[in-house]
Amino acid sequence: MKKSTSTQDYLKHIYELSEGGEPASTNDLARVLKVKPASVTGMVQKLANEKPALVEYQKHQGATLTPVGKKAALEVLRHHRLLETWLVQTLGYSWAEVHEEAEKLEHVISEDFERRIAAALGNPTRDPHGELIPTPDLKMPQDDSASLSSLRSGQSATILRVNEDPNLLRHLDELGLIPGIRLMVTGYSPLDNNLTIKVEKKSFVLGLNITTKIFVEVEK
Amino acid sequence: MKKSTSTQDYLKHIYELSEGGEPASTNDLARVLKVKPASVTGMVQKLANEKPALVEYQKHQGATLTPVGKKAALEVLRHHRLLETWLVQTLGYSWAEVHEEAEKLEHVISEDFERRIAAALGNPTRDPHGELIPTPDLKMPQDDSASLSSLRSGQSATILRVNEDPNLLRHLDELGLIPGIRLMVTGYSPLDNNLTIKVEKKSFVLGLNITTKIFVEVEK
DNA sequence: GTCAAAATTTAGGTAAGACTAAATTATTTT
DNA sequence: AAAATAATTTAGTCTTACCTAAATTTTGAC
Repeated sequence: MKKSTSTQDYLKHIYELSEGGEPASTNDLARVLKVKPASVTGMVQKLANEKPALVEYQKHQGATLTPVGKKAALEVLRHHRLLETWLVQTLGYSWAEVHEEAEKLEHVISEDFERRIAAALGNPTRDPHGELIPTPDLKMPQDDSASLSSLRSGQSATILRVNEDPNLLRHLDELGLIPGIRLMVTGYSPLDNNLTIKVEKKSFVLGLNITTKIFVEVEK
Repeated sequence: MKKSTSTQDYLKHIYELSEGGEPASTNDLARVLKVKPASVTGMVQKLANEKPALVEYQKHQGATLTPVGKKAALEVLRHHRLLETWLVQTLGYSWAEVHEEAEKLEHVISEDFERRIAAALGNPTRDPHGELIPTPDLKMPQDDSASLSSLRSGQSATILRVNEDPNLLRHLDELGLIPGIRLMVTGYSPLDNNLTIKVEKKSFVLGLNITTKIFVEVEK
């Protein structure tokens, strides 16, 4: 059954917040959905009472997705990430600009539209930020990336993904540290966990705050 | 101020229904909006009481747009027609398939998005059906097309636009009678107003039901 | 000009999904 | 373990835009 925009947003954010294993708390949901906590309680209760249930919910314990809810969440996520990829590639949006537009479009496009852009893009597996795109049958692929912070001197890697924080995004864009770029670690300081990395001809020293938010594929 | 999807739909349809000069009647609006007449009355009253008012409304007399309402309607129409053009040109949608998808997208795209697709398409003035696209400053261009039914033997013309009736659309698509195609009138029957037209190597005899719904630019 | 049919409006309801304020439960500090 | 604080839920409203049923107005036929 077709879900409302609001329902889709709740499911998407419950998915993202509970990826770490912990249920999504009422307060966290309220924050990301820009809604008051009392509203979240009401909505989450409603979603738990649908048949089939979309979320698993126990008072004061937060919310997790049922298999049905998870499918619906991955559908929205697939829409979102395909749309971002497509807006960047066909309309010249920058890497940082696409989020808001995709946020609105993700709720209204048809399955046909989804198939068409996926095909037009050559069925990509990651969006411009490097986030994995759920498969057409709505499974989330295994993420085999490692955090840049785990590398040490001498290792080379290719950037797969960066965290979606807008400020960080802009900063990394300026430095040229974007998905697809190859880098080498040339130094490591055990005291502050700073890494020195070399990209093309340039070197940067990056702190843990940044290196934990860049994900790479290490060269064997 | 940003209008709701519902408001945008009302304005768009009031615009279309009142193009002939007559106000849009409650019943006609109910029919095209797929809503009960009582709901139309309520909504139209609401739109007339906004400040600034979007529609002009007198009980039992139907609705027309105020200048403010007309701008809003043309904005939606511009979105719709740009989207149709774009879906056809970039995603391989057929001429007949795009309407429904554009109907949903038109309400959610940003002004930035509108500018980007207009630019990507080379600022087109007509959509795939040949309908005029409102200008960026939201004026409807003058339509200088003539009805095919007004032509007589010997005249040549290029198809600019065909009526948006889905059945007719499919029929004309099969015959190859689409915007951009050049044709010549080779015969006219005063009794039934049938026209014989020749397109490339083929000839067709078309009745008034069809010829009044094809609009052309006549060669001088 | 009257009367029936068609069109329109009024009145009263419903469903989503948000909000505020107040009450309750959990957690942390001492 | 009691008190203070934080998180969550309940209860009651509000808005938007739809609905049905009943009442009214307009129109068209005679």
